[in-house]
Amino acid sequence: MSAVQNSRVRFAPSPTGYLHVGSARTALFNWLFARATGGTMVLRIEDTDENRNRPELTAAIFEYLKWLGIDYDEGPFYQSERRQQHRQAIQQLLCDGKAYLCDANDNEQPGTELVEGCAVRFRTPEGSTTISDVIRGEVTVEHSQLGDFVIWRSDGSPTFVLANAVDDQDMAITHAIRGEDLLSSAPRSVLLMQALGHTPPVYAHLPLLVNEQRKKLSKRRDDVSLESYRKQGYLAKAMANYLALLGWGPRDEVEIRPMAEVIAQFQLEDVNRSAAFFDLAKLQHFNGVYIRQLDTAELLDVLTPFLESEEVPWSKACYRPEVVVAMVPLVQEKLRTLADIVPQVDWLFCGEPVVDQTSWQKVLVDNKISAEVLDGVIAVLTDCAWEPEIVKEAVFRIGEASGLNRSKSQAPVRVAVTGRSVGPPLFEPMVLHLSRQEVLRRLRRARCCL
RNA sequence: GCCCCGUUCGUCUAGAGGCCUAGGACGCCAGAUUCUCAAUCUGGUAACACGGGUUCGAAUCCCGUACGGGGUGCCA
Repeated sequence: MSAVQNSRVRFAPSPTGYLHVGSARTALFNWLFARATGGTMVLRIEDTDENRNRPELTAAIFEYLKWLGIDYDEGPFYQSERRQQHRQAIQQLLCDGKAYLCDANDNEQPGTELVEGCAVRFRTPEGSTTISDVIRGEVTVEHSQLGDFVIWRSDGSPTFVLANAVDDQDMAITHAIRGEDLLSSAPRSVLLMQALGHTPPVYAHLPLLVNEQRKKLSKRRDDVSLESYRKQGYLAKAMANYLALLGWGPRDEVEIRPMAEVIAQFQLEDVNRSAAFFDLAKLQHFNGVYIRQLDTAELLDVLTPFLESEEVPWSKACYRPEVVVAMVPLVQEKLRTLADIVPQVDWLFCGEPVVDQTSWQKVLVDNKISAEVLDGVIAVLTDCAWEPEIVKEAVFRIGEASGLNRSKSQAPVRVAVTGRSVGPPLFEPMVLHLSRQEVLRRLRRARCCL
């Protein structure tokens, strides 16, 4: 059990219009810590930058925190609405001589009042500051490295360090859990808080999330938006579970588990120090496991947006939801993302199947025996009973006559009817959801091309 | 350049001086199963960056080197 009581943590994103996976991981770790320690989670939007102060830039952040299941106890607070408090802090620092005015040429100006057009710099004292980080231990920085940093811009707005420090104090934040990219600025925060007569929070700098080049994930290079992953068909639970394992691992080594168990296992001091690669292959595996855990109704529910999307290859008039209901149990175990459902069922709804050229070439065109198989199948299916078992055995018998095993026998039929060499079990859906005429039409069409 | 942080299988991690001939997971490879592909099951591959210390004993502690990353804005 953690000894920490009454912790107060915050997730303080900048409004960017989307939730970045790295930010989401930071939010998650704050939330895990709060929930594990019975603490309070605060949400604060850091919109000090004027042009970030727009509702449409924050909407996605709220939406995707909710999607992941990260709730908060206080907020959202907006940094832009706290200008008064920031101004007061600056005023106090100026009066105490701990900060000074700077003109446009960066020359120090006398005075203890904010002057329009003048920035304010913190008067960094001699010495060094050591921050105590739960994850990294003690980190010491010489003040000579810090310089007299700007805390108030000449346009009358606070800088990030100032606003962040003042807000953390006012909101009584006890633990600042954030990305390692902020480690360098931590001493400035500590200096500011001390100058304002406050005690800094305990810090915990999380290892960065990196791409295959081992660089910090960035919007420009990498797929970082949570929205993008949702659209690709990842489940929130799989994503949250996966994110929890980046920079942390439970002591019992059980990786895939309900969030309640993650909370029970989570210890901030167990977080490791090295950067973590965001591995899509492992996320896909997690997603597949979570998809298989759903019951049919739940799966159908999350699949629906993908089947009713605009990008689907069939026309809406041909779509038959009842067929999907029948198909879902057959394909559930194959899905790694929700979007995978589309190529499993499209052949049942498209007038002409979506043809995978490689499969068509390899299985039908390049394989001389396919024509023979198709001829035989067409002949038999014309008047056999239209029942899955009968059709299946008929196809296998024809293949056998040509010296083919079951695997080889079904291949030409599958490609002719579905357009692909991979897909759901073939015979049951084909017989139950397509008419005899349609199947024969597709078989003849394929035969004609050979 | 300067400052800071980091370094265990390809990847995510376990490891808190003897339990480590280093464990798990993903990936990959092989086999089983199978109407395809998956899924499933079985087995396998594969790592303590390097060099010095400390210690009876080091993946674990200390120092150095190398490499990687982050920060060095009136961005957050």
